[in-house]
Amino acid sequence: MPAQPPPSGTSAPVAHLRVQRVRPAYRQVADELRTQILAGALPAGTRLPNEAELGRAFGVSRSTAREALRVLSSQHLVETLRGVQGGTFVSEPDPARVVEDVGSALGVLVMTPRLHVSDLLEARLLLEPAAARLAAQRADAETVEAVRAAAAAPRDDRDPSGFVGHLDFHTTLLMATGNLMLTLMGQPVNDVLRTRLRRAGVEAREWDKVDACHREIAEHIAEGRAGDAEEAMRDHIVELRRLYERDGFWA
Amino acid sequence: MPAQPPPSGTSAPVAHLRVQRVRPAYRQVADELRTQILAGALPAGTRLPNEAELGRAFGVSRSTAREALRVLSSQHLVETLRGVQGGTFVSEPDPARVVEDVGSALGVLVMTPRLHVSDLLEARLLLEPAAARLAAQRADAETVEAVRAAAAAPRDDRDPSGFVGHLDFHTTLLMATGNLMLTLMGQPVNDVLRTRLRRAGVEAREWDKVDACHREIAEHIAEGRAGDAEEAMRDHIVELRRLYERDGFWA
DNA sequence: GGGACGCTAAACGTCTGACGTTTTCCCCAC
DNA sequence: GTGGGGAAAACGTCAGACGTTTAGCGTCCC
Repeated sequence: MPAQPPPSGTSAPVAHLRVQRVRPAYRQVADELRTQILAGALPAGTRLPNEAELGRAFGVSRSTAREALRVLSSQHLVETLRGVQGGTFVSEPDPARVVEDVGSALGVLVMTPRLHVSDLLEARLLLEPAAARLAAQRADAETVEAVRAAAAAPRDDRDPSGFVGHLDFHTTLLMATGNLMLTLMGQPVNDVLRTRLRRAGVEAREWDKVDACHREIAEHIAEGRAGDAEEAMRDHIVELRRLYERDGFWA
Repeated sequence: MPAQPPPSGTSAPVAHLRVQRVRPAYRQVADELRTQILAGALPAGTRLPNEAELGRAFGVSRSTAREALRVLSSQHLVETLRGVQGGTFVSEPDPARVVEDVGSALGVLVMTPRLHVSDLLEARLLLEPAAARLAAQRADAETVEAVRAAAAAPRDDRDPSGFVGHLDFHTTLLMATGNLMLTLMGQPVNDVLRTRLRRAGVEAREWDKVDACHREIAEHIAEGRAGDAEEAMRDHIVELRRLYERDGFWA
């Protein structure tokens, strides 16, 4: 929907609709392949025919087949490799990619009046205390260790690369619930919030307080005190919210 | 990552890494445009140069520029219109598209061992009672009416098209919170669950019970009884979960 | 005999140019 | 004034050619 509706204004204020009379061939090919992939007819790892053959199979040119593949690959349904033994392969589902994509989409939406940063904070307030409770109830020794490590990890705005395992505390906690769905819902929110926060300066003293909260929550989880973990997390998020709300962070 | 690692096994059991030495041009173009769009340099509604010019601007051919546009359009960042006055336009952010995409991604993940239907049910159990509480606290007259209508709407497995306003009760309730983020998190989950459920037969008698629950919740919300709404919704979801768990719905 | 080097072939990546198709707009005839 | 038909701008599609990447294999030299 282009934002430049022709200034016709002749008579009817009908909603300015745009219909796609015919779906382009590349879209039809993409849709067909997507359907087959989602239906499980093409399991992950399957190698599709090469582009020329694929085009022939659908009765379109190689360029059109390629455009269809670009669509699928940008949705992470297939991946392409070059070289001999290269080709297009059906992708393994990857939660990390989903989190990325959702985060990106949220980043766009949060710039509109439809979605407010306060909405994200509210959602988080709803999600993370419950996650802390679940983590406390379920975490095994290894998971507890990961949570403790994340809480103890030094906060470093500069790239702390070298530590793949160095994940954000909130991320680690979501994963500690053992329920991937909670990570999928919470992580994109956290990503967006973190991005928005980095843009403003926050005193180091406040970060120390945050870290202290994290360690307290980690201990509650380590000891299996579900109620305490939930409560501490709720307080923590409320505190964080105050931090976000200061200075009129969002319009 | 194709699932067919070459059976080399010569010497080193190093993780089978695949690096992209150079990013293809179409990807670079797409990334550059995406960056500009996300940064707000190209606001929604902006009309991009035509494909030939765009290619010239990036020093690539029209085909390459087209592939970049296919990538962006499949991520709903741009839309393409044909005809004179056609072209490629930066899209308006659309929550419904996000919900669709996330739902699709969830549908894929839920077929893997990483994400279980029970995870979705747990997430829902966490989300929807809270949503019911918020809705009861905030819903205005119009919203209450919408919730009531959704609860009263006749359940019809056959396409009830003709009623655009006929939305699922749970969807309506999520929207009634006034927090779009809750819809974004909850709706894809519900979509996946509904899809999985339709595959099995459930007796009409049970649907009647479900509808009764919906109406009860709607009334709690209409009367602003937040606690009751939350409680009723929790019971309802637990009940639904039992329905899902019957018959070994998932492996 | 073994290992390094380099060639080869399969696929994707990119370019060029042409033509078809859709859709709007405008002008002209009635 | 109104309706219809053509022109024009863009995207959609095709065909063919050549470049680039990469695994595999053969060869040659230690």
